[in-house]
Amino acid sequence: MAEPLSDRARDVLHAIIREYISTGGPVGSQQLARTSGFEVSSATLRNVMADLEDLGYLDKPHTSAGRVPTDRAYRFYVDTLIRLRDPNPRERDLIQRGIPSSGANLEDALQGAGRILHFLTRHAGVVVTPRPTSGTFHRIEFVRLREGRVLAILVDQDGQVHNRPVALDFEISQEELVRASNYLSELLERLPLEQVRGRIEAELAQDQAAYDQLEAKALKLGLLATGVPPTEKVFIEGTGSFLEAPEFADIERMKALFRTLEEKTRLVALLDRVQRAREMQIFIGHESDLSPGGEVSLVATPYGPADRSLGTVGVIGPTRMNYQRVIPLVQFTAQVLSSVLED
Amino acid sequence: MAEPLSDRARDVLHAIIREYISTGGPVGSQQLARTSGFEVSSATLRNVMADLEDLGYLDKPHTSAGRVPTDRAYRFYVDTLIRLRDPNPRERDLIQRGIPSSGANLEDALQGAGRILHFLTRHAGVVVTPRPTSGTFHRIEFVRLREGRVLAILVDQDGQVHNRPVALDFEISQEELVRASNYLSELLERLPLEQVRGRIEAELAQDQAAYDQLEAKALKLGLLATGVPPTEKVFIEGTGSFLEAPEFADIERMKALFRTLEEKTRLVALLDRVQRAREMQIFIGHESDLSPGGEVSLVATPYGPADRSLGTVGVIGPTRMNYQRVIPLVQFTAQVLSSVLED
DNA sequence: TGGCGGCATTCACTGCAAACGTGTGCTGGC
DNA sequence: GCCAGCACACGTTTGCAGTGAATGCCGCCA
Repeated sequence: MAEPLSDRARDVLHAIIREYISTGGPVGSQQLARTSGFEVSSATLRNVMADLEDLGYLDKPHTSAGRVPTDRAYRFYVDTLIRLRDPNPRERDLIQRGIPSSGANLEDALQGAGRILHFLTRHAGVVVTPRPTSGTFHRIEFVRLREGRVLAILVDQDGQVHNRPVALDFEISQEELVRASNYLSELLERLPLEQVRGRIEAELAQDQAAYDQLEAKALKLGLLATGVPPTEKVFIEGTGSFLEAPEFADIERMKALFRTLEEKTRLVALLDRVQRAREMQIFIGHESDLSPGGEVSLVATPYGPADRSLGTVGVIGPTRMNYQRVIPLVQFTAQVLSSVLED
Repeated sequence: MAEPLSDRARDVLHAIIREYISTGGPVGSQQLARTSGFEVSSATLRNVMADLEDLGYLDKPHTSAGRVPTDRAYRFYVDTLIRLRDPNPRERDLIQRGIPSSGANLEDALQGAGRILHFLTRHAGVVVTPRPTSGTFHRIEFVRLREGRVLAILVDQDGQVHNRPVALDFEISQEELVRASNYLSELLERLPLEQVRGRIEAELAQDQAAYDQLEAKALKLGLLATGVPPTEKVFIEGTGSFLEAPEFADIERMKALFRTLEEKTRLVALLDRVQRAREMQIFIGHESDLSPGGEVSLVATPYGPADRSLGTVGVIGPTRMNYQRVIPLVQFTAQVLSSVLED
């Protein structure tokens, strides 16, 4: 299994993968001998290809159909063979313009990143918002909507904003709300969001005796405002691009893929892994488990200022995608996104 | 053209539409004679059908393929023949649960509405957020992020929240920000959002002489915060459902549809018309102009408290959809959504 | 021993023709 | 005005032969 590949075998495998990525059809020995300038005959290539098949790098749809790289081949390709091609100036420019830098809020920037990746790769661009659980508290504001109705707005250290209406069983003026907001914000500053609720409860328990009317109201408000923890959102841009891929001529596969994408849980789990890994991850075919037939790959990398990774950005496309180009595009997009978020 | 249809012709047309909606295939005279209990022979039906074809209500794909209702037939059906079928208790219940009522913010509620419509109809659910231009100002809050960086959060009367980071060329403390927020909020209260910027500019011009340091800062902040007007968002849930429809077996059509949906401009224009009409609108086939072949219809209705229509909610599906069921579902969803937004 | 030409074999794809089924239009009798 | 019957139209399916591309293996050669 773990046979080391000879140089020639490696070259042949590389050539097959390149050929397959560009044509999309199974590649045969003759075809290969013609297009990629090997100095050997097709028969020799056949021998090499047979070896590669034995080793699990190639597969053939049927006896006389040429060969197709397996997930394992892609894995090998991506890990060791690939020569990344840096985005050209035009692409860099488009990415920088595509991610609104000034005057746009976080979600707009994220969505812009997804959209530009879709535009440049012609595959689906995917972005997940920072996981609310991993953030730290920065400030909370309250806006009085009308009698007994207040809008709570929570801002975390990364500038992410969560808002949520709360119903009160006591009356409170906008002026009091401002004070409540100041009080709570001071109390909770820099606390991990996960601990916010606990902190409020503790304070509430403690103050119960020596109780200041306004403080009590503020704490109650805080509890209500943090009742339902917000969840991350996933933006997928350009799902329609799968329609272009010949591997989805089969409608059933396409349906299955759309179902998993719309349902999102599996995708979120995958993107989560990327974020925890803190570096680019590539899930090839079945590794991604996004489509039952393994026709789909995910290239994703975390974004965020310097050392903190906030969320993940990437591309979902056919396993047979141009990794050479896609990987650097995703990489660069994450960079730009990170620097935009930095300020 | 405007020939009045005989009672029988009307009944036959009605039967054909029902049959076509349920089977999806062109309906022939024999088939019709068998399934829908007409007391006449297929030959007679053929005569009637020929008349209906002359009048532009039916079409046939080719000579011997049975007949298919035209957009015009659907129009007639929806306008006069249709018997709406109120959502059953289970559906009502699902809709009410599907739209988060307490503790969810506006966008969550809207998205929930789209999702539940998708779930119940198996077509794409679509929702557009309130048009920001038509709202009125309620309050603005500022949160200091870090030196020279402030997050501006604008809340309108409908509880919609817009946030946006702004870069300052002067320093300001959180405390000053609170005062700025109070000052601006008072100044702009109940102003149509469209006039907010003008009002700030006017104030700035007027105060230039008698200038209070903080007021000037506040006004400047206000200007920066309202620099780029926010736009409405469109949520489309369940685009994958089009894959189920046999009329999209042709991949090219599907691609075209996805392109228009992803691009969104045409859809937004359409939904805008619905909102201006202030009542449910149904765009059938080519009327919707969402797919070049006219295979797609839109059923949409405005939502919002009482007399104000904020945005639009609806369903996009194949022209051959079950209007009888879809129309009341959309109607009821809009009702529930409106009442949720009311409080 | 590795490279390679040759050859039989496999298998998808294409084009074609025939058979089939469904539906139409029309005619003529009741 | 209704309708049974009939000739005709036309898309769809099926079977079949031909084509082309690829494979696997044998045996020769350096």
